[in-house]
Amino acid sequence: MLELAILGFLYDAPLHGYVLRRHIAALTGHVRPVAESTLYPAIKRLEKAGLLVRATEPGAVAAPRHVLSLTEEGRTELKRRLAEPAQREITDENHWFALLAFLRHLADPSAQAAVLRRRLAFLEEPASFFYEGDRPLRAEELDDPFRRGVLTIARATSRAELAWLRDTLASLDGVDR
Amino acid sequence: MLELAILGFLYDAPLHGYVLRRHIAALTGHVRPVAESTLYPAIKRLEKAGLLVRATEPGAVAAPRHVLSLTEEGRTELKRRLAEPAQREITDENHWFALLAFLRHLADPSAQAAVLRRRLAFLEEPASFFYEGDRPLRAEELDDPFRRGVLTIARATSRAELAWLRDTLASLDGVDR
DNA sequence: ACGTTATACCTCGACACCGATGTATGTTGG
DNA sequence: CCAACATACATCGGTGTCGAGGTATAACGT
Repeated sequence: MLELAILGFLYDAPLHGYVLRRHIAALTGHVRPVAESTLYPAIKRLEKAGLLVRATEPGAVAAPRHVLSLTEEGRTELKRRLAEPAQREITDENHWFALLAFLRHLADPSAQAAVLRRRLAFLEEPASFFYEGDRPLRAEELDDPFRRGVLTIARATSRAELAWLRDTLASLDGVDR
Repeated sequence: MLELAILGFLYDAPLHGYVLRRHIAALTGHVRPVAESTLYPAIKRLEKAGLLVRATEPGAVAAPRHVLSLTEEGRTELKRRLAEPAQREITDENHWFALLAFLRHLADPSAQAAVLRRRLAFLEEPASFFYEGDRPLRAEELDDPFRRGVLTIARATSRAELAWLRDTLASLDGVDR
């Protein structure tokens, strides 16, 4: 997820680590803050893998900056990760939102639609958080107000997302023809 | 999050690891599966910390079972974790849902309400995923349909959750008087 | 007789992540 | 004049998580 965000932001323009960090904080920081000690090793990993290169520049304000830019492999890898996300990226809302934030970089509308359809399939299979044996329980069947809240909120999210997915898929399919 | 779920399920009744695993899979597995190699060490950690004890029973079907039950410290610790969640548990929906699933174990309505109010405060502060400088962008201002989706879905979730929070807080406060 | 599946638990190595801490520079406020 | 803060990057130890693999028993189908 972090690596995806790094690749995603650098796809638009070269950035140095400090600015990158602020971008990532804006994207996911209110939900799941990213520590510096996570970001810098992640940058090194991607650099070592040949997905990005760094150019040292004298710091505009303070210490020298390492301006990061994607290599051709980095651009390819981002598109690969967007086009073929692991199941976790589809099911976990945090990961999914990060993926959506950069899905436009996957230029092909039918490839974008294929990814959305995977999420659609996930949302359409009947699942709950609470079960009676194998039967998923509905909000109305729960006494616990907190568990009822979980289902109420999840249902509202699911409805909004299904509507958006169907809308967006329709307009993406329209582009093809 | 995993430890909370273990403590939460065991609070109701002693369980052995295999059943516990199925409970956890039902609760969060469709979003974020938990590997066995994560669960068993977690159980050991909690055992070592004196929060649970195990009793070996001949297996009903196959190999012998380790039936786990909470100690008094375990019960206290669960309540502590429910009453004083880290900020991450409040902001990350996955963690928050797991907490809500067991919040009923925190018997005191005003303690429950205090936790809900922390979530309320988080949801009420203006935050977005996308910014222009410091200004949070609204869905309508985005060209990117995928980023617009993120905001649309987040807004629907937020609305549903705010409504539920206010309802539930009202009825919890009613209990007090 | 044998392979498969389900039950039931466990270890190990690899690795991502975090908090604490460190280094260095330039700007701002008292 | 100096502390505080923002910029800018980095390391380190501890720990949680995962995938792969292992052990053992019992039921079921063929």
